[in-house]
Amino acid sequence: MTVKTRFAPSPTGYLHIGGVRTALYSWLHARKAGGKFLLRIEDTDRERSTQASVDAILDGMKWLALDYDEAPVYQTDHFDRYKVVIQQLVDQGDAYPCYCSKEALETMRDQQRANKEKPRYDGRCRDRTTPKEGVDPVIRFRNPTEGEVVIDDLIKGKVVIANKELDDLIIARSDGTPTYNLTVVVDDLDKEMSHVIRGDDHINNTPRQINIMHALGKNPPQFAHAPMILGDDGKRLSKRHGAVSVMQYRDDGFLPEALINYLMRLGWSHGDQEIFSREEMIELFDVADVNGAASIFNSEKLLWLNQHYIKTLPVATLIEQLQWHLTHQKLDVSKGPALSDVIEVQRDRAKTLVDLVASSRYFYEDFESYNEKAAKKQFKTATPNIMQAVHDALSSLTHWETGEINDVILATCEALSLKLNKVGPPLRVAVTGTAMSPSLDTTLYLVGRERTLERITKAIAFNRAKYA
RNA sequence: GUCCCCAUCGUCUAGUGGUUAGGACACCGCCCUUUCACGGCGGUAACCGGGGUUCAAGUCCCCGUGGGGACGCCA
Repeated sequence: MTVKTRFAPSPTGYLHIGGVRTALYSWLHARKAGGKFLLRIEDTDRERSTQASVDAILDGMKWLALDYDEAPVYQTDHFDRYKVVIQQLVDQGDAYPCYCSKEALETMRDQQRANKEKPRYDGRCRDRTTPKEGVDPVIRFRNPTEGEVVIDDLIKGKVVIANKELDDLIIARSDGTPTYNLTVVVDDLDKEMSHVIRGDDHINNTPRQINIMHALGKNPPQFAHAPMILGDDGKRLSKRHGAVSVMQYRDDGFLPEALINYLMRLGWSHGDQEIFSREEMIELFDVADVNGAASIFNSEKLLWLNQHYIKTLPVATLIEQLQWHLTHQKLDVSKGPALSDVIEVQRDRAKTLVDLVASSRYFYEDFESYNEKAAKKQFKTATPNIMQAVHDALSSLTHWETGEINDVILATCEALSLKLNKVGPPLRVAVTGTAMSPSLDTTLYLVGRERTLERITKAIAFNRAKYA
């Protein structure tokens, strides 16, 4: 049997971290087996589905490089097909019309709750033979009342649910449109899915879906229910609670490599290994190794992974990922040092791409003011004279390169009988506006001769004015 | 409330009957160092509780407890 998996989000909001993880697991499972991975948009709730959400899902998948093998499937394109299946179930006697009003159902559930029972449909229209005038009925699936459903879940193991715990779920609304449990079954069957990998918030739906599949004379696929991701407070991460769009991670300066690595490793492991390339992921992943327990999302570790990838990914990849940030943080890198050179010297001190851009700005732009703390600490009464000496020495340089810059700074220290720690720090503030940068020689080299000298001159003026 | 799932350091996890219970993030200390980082070395820190089974239990079973999920004409 060829392996076929799908990711089936509903377009009622952005794509968030939990969705991405099940998408990743499905993708990995298919890729490992050389099978197919499909994207299906579950847009049967026309009230809440939006095109913006569809776009957000597509964008997210693209950014994370989770590619699918066929054009995305939209369930709204399958309404005719669902109608046929619903009719078939009715004709077989496996489904029936129910005329109960929403209000009647609500009071029924309230009563059950009051009796400390599980709220569920009591089957009052099961054996009804006459329609109720003027009421458009919903269609309910006639769930078996006896026996049990066994799910051989790849992650959870054997899960047994008694049919008497299940009620007759609605498969078609009163307006005739199909509901989730019906559409999932039809599409998974029609597309011949071999494995359904989804969040375990769906595990209660699974026995119902299996029963529908059996009523249709089909064998269910293999299921794998991945546990939820929890927030820092141990509560389920949801759109309402702490979960943000994956694109927010892009905006915050995370690399897709880091996010994917983090998500795969959250609830899954391969011994002590923390870092996985895509190839390794595909090679080593086995859905059966996914942990059955929910796990808490830890952004510190994500940050660490992000830093790791900033440090180790090819510069070309970083440049590619940096484009969006350069545009959005409005940093023009066309005039100044080569971006690749800046990345090389800055990558060890950035946790995110946002940091990287922000802390590299002085290579390309002059700054209006000095970092207050840095200026206060490093600019003293003696600064103008020291800076003047440095300026004179640097301006006499014939070759603007790190070795010579370094020599000149050291020589100036000697000439002034000062230690480097009296000269270096103020010079750094003068040239970068901040207290942190790569080594001085490298920094000055990349900032460039002209800009360096200009900035030193400015710092002299600034300090003269300050101490006048 | 009912049903389902789960339970090792603060967090992510390794562990598949006999381990000084390992790794990673975070935290702390030391080293490196022209700042900030990177890096190196070291440290604090865990088997939810109670019963069984067994010569032996973090590992198997049961019961608690705790956490999560589900209980829609949402998906």
